[in-house]
Amino acid sequence: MVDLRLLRFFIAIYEENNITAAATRCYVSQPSLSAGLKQLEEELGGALFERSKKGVKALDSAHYLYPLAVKLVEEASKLPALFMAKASRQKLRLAVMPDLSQRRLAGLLTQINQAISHLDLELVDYQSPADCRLTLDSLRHEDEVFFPLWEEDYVLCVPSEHRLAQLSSIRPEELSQYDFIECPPCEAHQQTIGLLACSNLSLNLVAKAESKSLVMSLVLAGFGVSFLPDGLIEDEPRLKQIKFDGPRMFRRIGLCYPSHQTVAPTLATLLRHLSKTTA
Amino acid sequence: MVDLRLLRFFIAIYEENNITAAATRCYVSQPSLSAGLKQLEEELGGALFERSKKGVKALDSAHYLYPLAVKLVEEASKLPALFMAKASRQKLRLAVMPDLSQRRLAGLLTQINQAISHLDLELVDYQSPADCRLTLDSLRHEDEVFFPLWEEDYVLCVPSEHRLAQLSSIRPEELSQYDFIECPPCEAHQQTIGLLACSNLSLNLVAKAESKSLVMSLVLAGFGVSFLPDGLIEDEPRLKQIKFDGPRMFRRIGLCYPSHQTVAPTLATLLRHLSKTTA
DNA sequence: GAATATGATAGGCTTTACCTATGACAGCAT
DNA sequence: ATGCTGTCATAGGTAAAGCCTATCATATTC
Repeated sequence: MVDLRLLRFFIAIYEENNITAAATRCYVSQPSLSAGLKQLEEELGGALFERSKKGVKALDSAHYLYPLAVKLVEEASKLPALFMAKASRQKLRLAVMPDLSQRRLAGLLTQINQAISHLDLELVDYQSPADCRLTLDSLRHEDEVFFPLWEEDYVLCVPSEHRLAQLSSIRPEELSQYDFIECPPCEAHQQTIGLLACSNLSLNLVAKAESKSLVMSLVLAGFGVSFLPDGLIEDEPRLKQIKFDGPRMFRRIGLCYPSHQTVAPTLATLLRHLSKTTA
Repeated sequence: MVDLRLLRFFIAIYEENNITAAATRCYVSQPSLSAGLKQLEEELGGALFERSKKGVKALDSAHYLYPLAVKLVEEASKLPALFMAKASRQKLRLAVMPDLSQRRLAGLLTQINQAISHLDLELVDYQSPADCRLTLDSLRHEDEVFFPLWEEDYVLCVPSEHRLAQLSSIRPEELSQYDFIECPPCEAHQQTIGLLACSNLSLNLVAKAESKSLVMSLVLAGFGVSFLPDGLIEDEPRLKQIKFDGPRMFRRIGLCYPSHQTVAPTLATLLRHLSKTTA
């Protein structure tokens, strides 16, 4: 394995054409450099310089080696700085709940990027430990603070070839006529069911799915209709949104972070920035 | 300055998550590796692993360092091979005379490239020492062999707006009516002058220039007309070539190389290739 | 609770890297 | 000619670096 020390010696000799001068430059004695050069030549299996009594002259092999050596040595000398730059970056680990509006999430990330330059951002699964969670207000833990960011309205989604796709709006009680897909963890669906129950009506529940994207797949597959947050279906031409002629249903999304301990400085900076820009 | 040895230790530890196992992989004892890691951590000014009794766990800093370390170590390990590949390449230094046909020169270089892959080719000035010279047969030295490659016919060049540009051909004796630019080192011009002298005619010499490209500049500038080898004026729309109704004038171009010493193996290979392809 | 596995530490040995002093030799000035 | 100077190579000695074995402290496993 090549030794960076020998390469640095080589570079000095190559540039000075003089072992004595190169030794001065390397802060070592001339015999040390002579020995180092001999060692390098033995490792590479061939002479690199022609020695004479008035200095040394680079051979072809030295001309070949020089650019390679310079490159390697420079990269090695840059390594600590690169490492420090990385290691000293501010870190933020953000847990993101699934099925958020792509567009709004991108907007938030842009703001984060502006708030803290050279940020070492890590987006992790919703369950993983993190400095901060991007989620619904209803999912805030006891010992957390909720910092609101945006709201997503639920809209009724139907396949574009569905009967309902013709209608401009729909009243709650009309929903009972249609097959409906339920999303158990979702508040809007529970609200709707409650709303209809008041009028002694019930939804015709044909399927359930854990996540919004699975619900969307079911709708697209023609199983029925369902409520979905508006951000999710922006770019889906095979779905149509119908205005819902009832109480507003929406979810509130924001950052949850622990209240019982001092907030990480990176997160504090971010929250300050978000307060300013969202105000 | 970072030490590649320590980086290799680090990489092994990072990949094994276990100092003892990494030591085995590096063919050193466990204490050597422990010491090496401590040394690296001191140089970088921070811990890299969290020690425990069931191995070590990489900290963030180690995750940052790892790709940098791998890159550097890999490049270092590749260096000797890269160097050998360069150093063992066949070398050929070719002195090229100026003002040759660009197209034909490119063709020759293509052939050279095919003849010897991984060739370390150096094109040098016509005067510089070289293994081989690309020049005219008339410029061959006493102790050289000439290997012919191609011939370039001289054509009469006139500016496209010149009176002569209308003619399809011209006889030697008609030349005396026009201003003529001379190129002293050029055989064609001497031949022409001699030819006209036989008929008691003489050229009206208005300018001289040492090189073909300077002659071309003078022609373009409207000083007069002149003979130029056909390869030189391929891509010059402001010049017109006139057929010369006299004896053929051309120059023969080829490789000159010493005859008195054994031919360099690289050159021998090249000449063998050229003999086959030009035959 | 013994066996096993891991990393840290201590002490000793070997090699390496470096230094000073000197030698050999070429170029240059006196 | 004869030193003088500048060059690289060599010899010999020293300090430090690198490595090893043995051992310790502690956690995990059976």
